[in-house]
Amino acid sequence: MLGEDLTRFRDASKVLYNFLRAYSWSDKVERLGFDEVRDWGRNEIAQRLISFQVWMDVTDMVDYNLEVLNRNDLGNAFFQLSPTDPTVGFTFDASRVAGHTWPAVSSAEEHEHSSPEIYLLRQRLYLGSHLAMYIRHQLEEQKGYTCTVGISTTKLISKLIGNVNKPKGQTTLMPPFEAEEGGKNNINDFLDHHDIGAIPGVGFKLAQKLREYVLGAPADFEFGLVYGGTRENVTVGMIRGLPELSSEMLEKLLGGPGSPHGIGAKVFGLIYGVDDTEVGPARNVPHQISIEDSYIRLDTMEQVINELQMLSTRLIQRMRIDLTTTEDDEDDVSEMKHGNLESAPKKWMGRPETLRLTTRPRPPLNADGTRNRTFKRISRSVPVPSFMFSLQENVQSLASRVISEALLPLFKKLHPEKSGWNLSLVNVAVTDMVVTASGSRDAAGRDIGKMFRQQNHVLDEWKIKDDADDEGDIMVNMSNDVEVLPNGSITDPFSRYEEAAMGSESEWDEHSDEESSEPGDWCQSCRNTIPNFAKTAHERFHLLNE
DNA sequence: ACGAAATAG
DNA sequence: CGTTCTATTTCGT
Repeated sequence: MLGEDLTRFRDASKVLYNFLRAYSWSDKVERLGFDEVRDWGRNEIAQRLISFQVWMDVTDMVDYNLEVLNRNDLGNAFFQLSPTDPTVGFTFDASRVAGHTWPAVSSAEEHEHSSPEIYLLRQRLYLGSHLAMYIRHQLEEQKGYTCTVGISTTKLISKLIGNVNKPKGQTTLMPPFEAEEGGKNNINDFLDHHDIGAIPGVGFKLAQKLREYVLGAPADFEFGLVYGGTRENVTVGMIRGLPELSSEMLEKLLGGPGSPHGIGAKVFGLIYGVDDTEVGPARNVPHQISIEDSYIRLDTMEQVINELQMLSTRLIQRMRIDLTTTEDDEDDVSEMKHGNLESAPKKWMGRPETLRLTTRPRPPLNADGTRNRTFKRISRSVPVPSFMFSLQENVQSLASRVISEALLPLFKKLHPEKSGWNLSLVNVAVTDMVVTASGSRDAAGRDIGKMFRQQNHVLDEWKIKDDADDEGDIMVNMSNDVEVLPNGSITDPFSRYEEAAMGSESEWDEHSDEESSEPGDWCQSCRNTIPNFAKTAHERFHLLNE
């Protein structure tokens, strides 16, 4: 019912997203879902939280740095953040992990009985953990936000492992990942105690089917409340323990209408921690924009037109904010903050091709007076009228035009009767986004990463091959909670927490930026000044490229 | 192409 | 607290 202004949240998430993108070499930086907004009562003040989750595939950075790592002096390693400038980066201790591990073991005991493969994997995870630690440190220093991070080799595990130490913690799942003859498998051990519904990709429906199968009884909730959490616990371990478990068996159980094909194999993989999905490429335009509102009662044409006016006004405003950019400067967040909306010329970065109207009719009363709970939505769509892209005409009149020319005809298709319906929800959306030339350009204004990303074509040649490496990726999943107070200020909700015991993270005081200004020699090859701490890495850098 | 459904946060 | 709003992907037709 409330048309809350979420612009500030979107701005904050955009700033954070671009900050992270600036570090990536591959631009594989994927936002998970969208910003979560929830109301939060605390200290008699209504506060709002946005949660913002991102995956980053840092495989290329880790592998490059593994190549240039000086194995004779792991304790004083230098992590290169730029593939072209060996002086950009930070020092770290490559003989140990940064932050927490799972399981939590002492590094001495952990290093015993290691195969070369496990040693190498551990080393790569170490690098990933130090990169995560560095980026988190920079994020807090430069933007004032803290975050929680999970480091692993797949999206699945990096997401789940990040939950282990929060807030303000980071966790790395350590090998061994593959049981060799009675050996342990930390991925399985970690997943086993999770509720099946906690596995990303196993939503409400799939989880219920699996619970019903394991319990041998109809899907059972502890109490009448059909809201998440209060159901019987069926764990991943219980499912993996089923003797008859197989892809085929799961396909039979879970397949059918509404389920993707191959769901059995997919869930079978997830149960064993197998997930080969890629971190998607960073985007600067969304695939879709939609605005919706829910209603206790909406049953007259007059009300509908009123609501459509509000929804389409907001939709057009969102299109202008999220799908346009100024000619020269892409940093439109700060543009908008300074109210330069009208002054600077804007260009469309993306053009949606489809306009869609969705409603959720309230089901009629049953004979006994009860009402079925249904959340079924129905929708109709048309091509987006071209006038919606006008940047001169005012939003209100554009909205009126969209209603009379497109939305009302769609509404009539959905609800041919003049009355008799009662809607609990109305949604207006634009989809089928086509990214235009300006939208595909690299974003992120004057961030350091801009320089790195311009070198992507060079990076391809340099990319270290992971020969026959099936578990090659290093993924980082980062989640961040930002709180916006009623006065509009944006703070970190956990910053008021007393120094939450994060022992390993306090080490950051040791190697701060002063070191990077310490005097060094000239490199004979490129005549640049190279700080002493970066010399070894720098030599490897030249070696690798000649 | 279109509409529905599942998932996520 | 109670469960809204936004977004993506995939499937059947």
